[in-house]
Amino acid sequence: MSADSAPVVTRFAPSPTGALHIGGARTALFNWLFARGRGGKFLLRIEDTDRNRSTPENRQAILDGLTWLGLDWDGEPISQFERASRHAEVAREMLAKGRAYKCFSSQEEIEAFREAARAAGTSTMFRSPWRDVPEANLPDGPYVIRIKAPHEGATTIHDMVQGDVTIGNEQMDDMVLLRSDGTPVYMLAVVVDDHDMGVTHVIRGDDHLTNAFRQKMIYDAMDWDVPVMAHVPLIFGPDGKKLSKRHGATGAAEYQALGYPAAGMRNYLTRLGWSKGDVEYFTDAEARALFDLEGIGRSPARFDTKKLENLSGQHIAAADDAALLHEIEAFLEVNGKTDLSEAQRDGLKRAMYCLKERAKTLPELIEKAHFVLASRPLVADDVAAQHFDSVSRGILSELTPQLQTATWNRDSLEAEVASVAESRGLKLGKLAGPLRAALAGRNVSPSVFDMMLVLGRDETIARLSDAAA
RNA sequence: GGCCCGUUCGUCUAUCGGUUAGGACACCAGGUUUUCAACCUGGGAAGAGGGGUUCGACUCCCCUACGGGCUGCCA
Repeated sequence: MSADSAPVVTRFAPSPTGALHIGGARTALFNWLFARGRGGKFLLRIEDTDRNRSTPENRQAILDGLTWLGLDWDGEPISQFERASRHAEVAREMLAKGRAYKCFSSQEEIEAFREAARAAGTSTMFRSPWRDVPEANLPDGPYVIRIKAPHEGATTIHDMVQGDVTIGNEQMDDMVLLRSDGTPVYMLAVVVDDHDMGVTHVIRGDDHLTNAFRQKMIYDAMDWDVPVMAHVPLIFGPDGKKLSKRHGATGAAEYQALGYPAAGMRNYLTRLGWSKGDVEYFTDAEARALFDLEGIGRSPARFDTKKLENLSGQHIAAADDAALLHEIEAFLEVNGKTDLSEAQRDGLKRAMYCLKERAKTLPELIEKAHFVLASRPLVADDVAAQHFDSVSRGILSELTPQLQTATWNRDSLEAEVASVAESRGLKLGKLAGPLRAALAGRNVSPSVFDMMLVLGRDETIARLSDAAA
């Protein structure tokens, strides 16, 4: 951060009309990364002015989603609805400055105009007849406050992602700022809030790109500085269509429930639509240091579960054991699974070293941890049970006394097992099957030697005896 | 309809007028192996189409096609 630049302030401004969407999560992530990488602030504003669709449950779901992703915000979330009077105040101020006017056209009149225009194939943009009527000639009755948009010349937005975007001002309409019931519209609320919150960088979905022109009119009318804009393309489903329910999970929290680690999700989402050369894998600290607006792509990216899995696997492998254990417990909890016992938690801790390097997701890791989660007598699943025949039982019982006296480290164990295999003219692979089945009751597990080391001598021998019986 | 944005391997992307168009994921083949995962080696795979500008275009301009957004007293 250069010394002379003002501190960065970004914000995420979701409407609480549903859970935290994957696209929203990435928008939030970009804002968070940008602010946190520059010692700035990341603020949260809940755009809850649509009273019919906004619910406290959704608000909480969004907060929970952000929390899961590790995106911490500064201060309390701001409710846009609660700031309505401030928004109205600004509309009045614009009126006083002559940058806005009272419009007495009724909604019926306007709708009739639009219908006629549609039928005639002409522009449906409504031009209010009240724009230049002197105050003295204004009637009594309900009115809306409209902005006095420039109708000549052109307006340019300097967007960090889209570049300079210009439209002719004949496209600008005198949008409503304050409804006839005195409530503010979204376009006004956003600008006033961003200004009052001191937002320096607006990073949001590119569905707002054309709104930026309307919003700029308000900044200009109020003589406020326009923040730096960055409109980032939306995320699409694997088929290139807008991400929707039929693509499967669309909510951030659903990915937690599916067992993706938050770090993997962050890495994947950061890299989706943003790049820095060939860097693919990075820690949070690296991401904060690397992230910039220049690296954001201009075209929509498709969501690819395979790559998410790959990155998730890398982050699981690199995770701190204790942190990973917490994440596993949170995963179990959101899936309504029962808590881990003290013994299970302890087993997981001891086995973590060999579990985390072979799982791409948390459920995969848990499946491989079965040998340490389950307790005797183990019930082998169908596939594993196929390893138990008279021959393999014989081998297992032959192995037991050897293990009784073996030094309990990897090399010795390997040697013991290898010698038993050799005495029978078998390859290690032949022996590993039944051994794994006896120790884990599953076909999928860590290496048999790792399991023996984690389980310890007594438990190992007990499980082999169980299986040999 | 009008205005605006976008288009490089299957996917995410590098390239910022001169490269055999690079990397990652995925895929295929082979190897290693104790299951799963991982790992090693190799392979196929791209500039939407058409015009310009230029000594030279993936890079700049125009048109078309396709995709997306906005066009509300929704957010």
